[in-house]
Amino acid sequence: MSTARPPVAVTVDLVVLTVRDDRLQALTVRRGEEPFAGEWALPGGFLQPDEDLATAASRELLEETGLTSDHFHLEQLASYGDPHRDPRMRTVTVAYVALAADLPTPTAGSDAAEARWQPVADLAADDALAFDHATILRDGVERARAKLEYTPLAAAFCPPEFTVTELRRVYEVVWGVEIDPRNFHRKVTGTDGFLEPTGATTTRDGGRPARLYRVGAVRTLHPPLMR
Amino acid sequence: MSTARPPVAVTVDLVVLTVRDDRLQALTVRRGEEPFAGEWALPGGFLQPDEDLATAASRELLEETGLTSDHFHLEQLASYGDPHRDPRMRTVTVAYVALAADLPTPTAGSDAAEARWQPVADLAADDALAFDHATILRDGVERARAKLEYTPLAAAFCPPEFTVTELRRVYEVVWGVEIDPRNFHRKVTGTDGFLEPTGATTTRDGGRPARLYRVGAVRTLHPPLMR
DNA sequence: GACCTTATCGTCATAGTGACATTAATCGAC
DNA sequence: GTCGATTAATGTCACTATGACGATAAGGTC
Repeated sequence: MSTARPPVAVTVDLVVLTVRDDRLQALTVRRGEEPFAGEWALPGGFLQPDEDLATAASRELLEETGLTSDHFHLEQLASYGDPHRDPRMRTVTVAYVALAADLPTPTAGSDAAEARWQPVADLAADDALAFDHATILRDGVERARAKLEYTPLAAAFCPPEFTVTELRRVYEVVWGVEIDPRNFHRKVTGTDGFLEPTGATTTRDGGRPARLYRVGAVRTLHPPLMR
Repeated sequence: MSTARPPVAVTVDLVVLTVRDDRLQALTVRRGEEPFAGEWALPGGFLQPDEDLATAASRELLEETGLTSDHFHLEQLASYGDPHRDPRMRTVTVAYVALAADLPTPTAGSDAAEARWQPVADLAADDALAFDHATILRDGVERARAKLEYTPLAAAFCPPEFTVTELRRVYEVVWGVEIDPRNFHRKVTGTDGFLEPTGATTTRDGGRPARLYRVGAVRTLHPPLMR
């Protein structure tokens, strides 16, 4: 084990995803300072002295969206530490993914910087975001896509009570595929613990009233839904 | 975004796993220094100034095992940054998981510290390892278990050429379950791209000669094997 | 009330899986 | 060389899950 201890700045960056206007969108902020001043970047900031990584992620989330972390599904994504990822200094960033329903206010957080939702499809180019944030975003999107397969996490993109069709739209948008409504309905209502009926119905999507569900207790889907 | 930049030491720790004696085992090293002097810990060390995270992981792996990283499947696991995880100072550690066939020399690396393979079942207690390493090990083992389901990664625990039975033993040991040999055989030989027959056979496991396979090109199994 | 829209349920063929039988090919003992 | 033990490989069958699609239900709108 090496004993040297070179100075490294640790940051926490966020891939905040939501489904808006039938597209998967990510929260971006415009940078005010060099480097990359004026360019779009993922929200994030430095890890504070007495803060756990998850705490820092929650704090940044609050600062950028004005919403506490219980409005989100928040999980660690990965860390990125290329020695030259930040021209100013040696940094290592721990990225988190946050999934949210569309409810959160369009974009305005308590933080001063300009913030905006942008479709992830528009941010695919390597230079679409500052630093290595395009890579981080790609990894975050891939994580979200993968997790929809074997967890009930699609519900994190929905309001607390939602219809089967609304849930299906999440899958279609995040995966970019069309799904047969009848087979999907059979699958999700038949998977034990995925959905709990509330007893209520809604006509907000038009047509015949649809049953409302809350997400159930299971953490993994057996068998998984597949892309 | 906060602009403060408190001093943090970044380390890289390794969960090195192998299947030995029909048990899943992890590489552990005995600590020479405080804190936790004399206790077992995961191998690891400080991130060096001009080193990427993956490079640091490879370097540590080489230092601890004497083997270059192409002997392993190496992937990032997660980062851990509880403010008090190291009593000496503020540290954030980026953990990697390395999977290896049993071939690597039992334990002796080029590094001076005493090193040993230990069954992961014996390291389950929170205080079985220094720092938060028991937690990291648990997460690493869980990662390995999960990846066997939907990737051909079980082959990383096997020599370059292996039999279906040897592969099955990996699944049985890592998952801690018994698997029907005939159904397993059907599944893995029928999954396109999982196994490539070498044309050769072996009798090293006794009985009728078994065909030898190399791992194929696919990176994910569709449909997955399930626990 | 006709009709549009969406929700929910049903049908059928096919693929995948668990449980288990059978046959095949080697080794070692005698 | 034959026999038996051992493990490999293939096969059978029932059941479950899934894809593709039809049919019916229950609200809205005009």
